[in-house]
Amino acid sequence: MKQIQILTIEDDNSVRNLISATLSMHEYNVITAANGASGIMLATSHHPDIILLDLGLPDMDGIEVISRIRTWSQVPIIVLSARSETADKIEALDAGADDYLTKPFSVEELMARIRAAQRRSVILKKVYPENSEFVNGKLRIDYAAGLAYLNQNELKLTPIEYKLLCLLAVNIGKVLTRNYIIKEIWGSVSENDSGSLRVFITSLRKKLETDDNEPSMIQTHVGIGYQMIRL
Amino acid sequence: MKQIQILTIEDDNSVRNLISATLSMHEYNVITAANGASGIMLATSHHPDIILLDLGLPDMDGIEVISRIRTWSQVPIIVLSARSETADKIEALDAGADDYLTKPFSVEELMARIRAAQRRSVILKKVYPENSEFVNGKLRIDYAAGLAYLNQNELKLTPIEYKLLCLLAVNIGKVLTRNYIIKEIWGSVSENDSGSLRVFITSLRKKLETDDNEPSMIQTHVGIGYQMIRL
DNA sequence: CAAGACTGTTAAGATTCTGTTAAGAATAAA
DNA sequence: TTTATTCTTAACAGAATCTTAACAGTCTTG
Repeated sequence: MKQIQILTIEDDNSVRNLISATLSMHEYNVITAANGASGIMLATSHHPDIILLDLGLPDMDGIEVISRIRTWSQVPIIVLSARSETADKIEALDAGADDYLTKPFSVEELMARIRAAQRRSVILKKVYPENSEFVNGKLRIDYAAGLAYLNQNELKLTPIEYKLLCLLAVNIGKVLTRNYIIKEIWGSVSENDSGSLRVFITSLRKKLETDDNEPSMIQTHVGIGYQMIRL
Repeated sequence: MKQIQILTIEDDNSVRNLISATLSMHEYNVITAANGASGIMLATSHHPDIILLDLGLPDMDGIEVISRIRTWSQVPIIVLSARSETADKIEALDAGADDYLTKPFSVEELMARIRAAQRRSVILKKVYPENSEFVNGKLRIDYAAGLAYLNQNELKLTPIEYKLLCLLAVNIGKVLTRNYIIKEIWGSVSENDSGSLRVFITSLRKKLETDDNEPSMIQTHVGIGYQMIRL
């Protein structure tokens, strides 16, 4: 499970620290900026999943920050502001903000609103699935579904077989060293565990076999490791 | 430009009329419901673009309305409530609400929040052919009513069984990991709670069993999780 | 060419995982 | 309160998976 990254743009040190601490505690990955310009830069460079924005910044108008970011990104922006006037809220929301919280706010409420924003962005990512499918010759892997197919037929793979297949597929064309594969799949660094790997390579090859005797999709590089070749 | 349709679920006549009038004036297409049950029905039949929901309904808990709708639809839900406690807000947001406004609120702010929600929903609406009914083989789920049928016969499911069935159905074809299922249903992250899940899978399978001995609709992926297969 | 190192294959045993059952705890209803 | 329903936990048998080890075949290099 990938960690959610949140960018906090806030000039008040104490508020920023409070928010950072709370977010970190909830297992979010936090990056911070103390003014608008660096906030926009961080948004550009890091592509955070959510942005928390204080409107009262020293160097530029918060509204300006929103519009700038909205020119290229749909990332959820939650505004935190000391101003409670309706007009301010409307301005921020219409500039492209997703939500508006008036200070002082309850941290728990902020957390709940972050979860709501997060939920929506997850759905959006589902709508635009980023290459969640892999195809090579007669092999197809549907990463989202967690399934692999050979000629439209579902392959019955064990967990390690599936992991191994994905690892080779993601790095198609590259030669992966034995140690790298072992570390990725077993997590361990014990050098002498290549016995199991050999067995799994065998069983994968067997399951990937097609009737016509094509050469195996998985090639051995003696003394080094294995490689999935492009067909 | 197609007109945006907004469903207002609110039992107080005067508030409802005020909102309806304002929305109509802003060229929204408005449909209204005075209680939760008819609200869910309208959501089912009309697929509105946005839902405004009062939590204080006469017939059922507003939270219940949110979760029911969320079993099949991602439509933006903006909660309007007289209760300003943080706990209430969190409950509603975590149940699936997108925004929470405390009464009395400024109509202009509501309008701005509607525009924000609308901006987000435009994308979703295109891609998600949201259906409040699910059919797979002899199984039929009526999400709006919260009922499941096997060969026209109502299945008597416990709350967790129903949730589990919906989760598998919504993700039909995908392999769901044990941890994902546990997090979705129990909310917890305690890794060791797969015992209950095993029991519920058993009882679901038993209830989904048809006389002709078809293979189970729910497949096990050893070491990973479960999958509902398309029939 | 031949020895040594590396890889592929197989099968058995160990380990882990799953399905099922039943009993007790927790919760909701009467 | 009692009663009924639902949920959790534990235990165990059986199934699936993983590891290990032995051996055969292949490649490399002196």
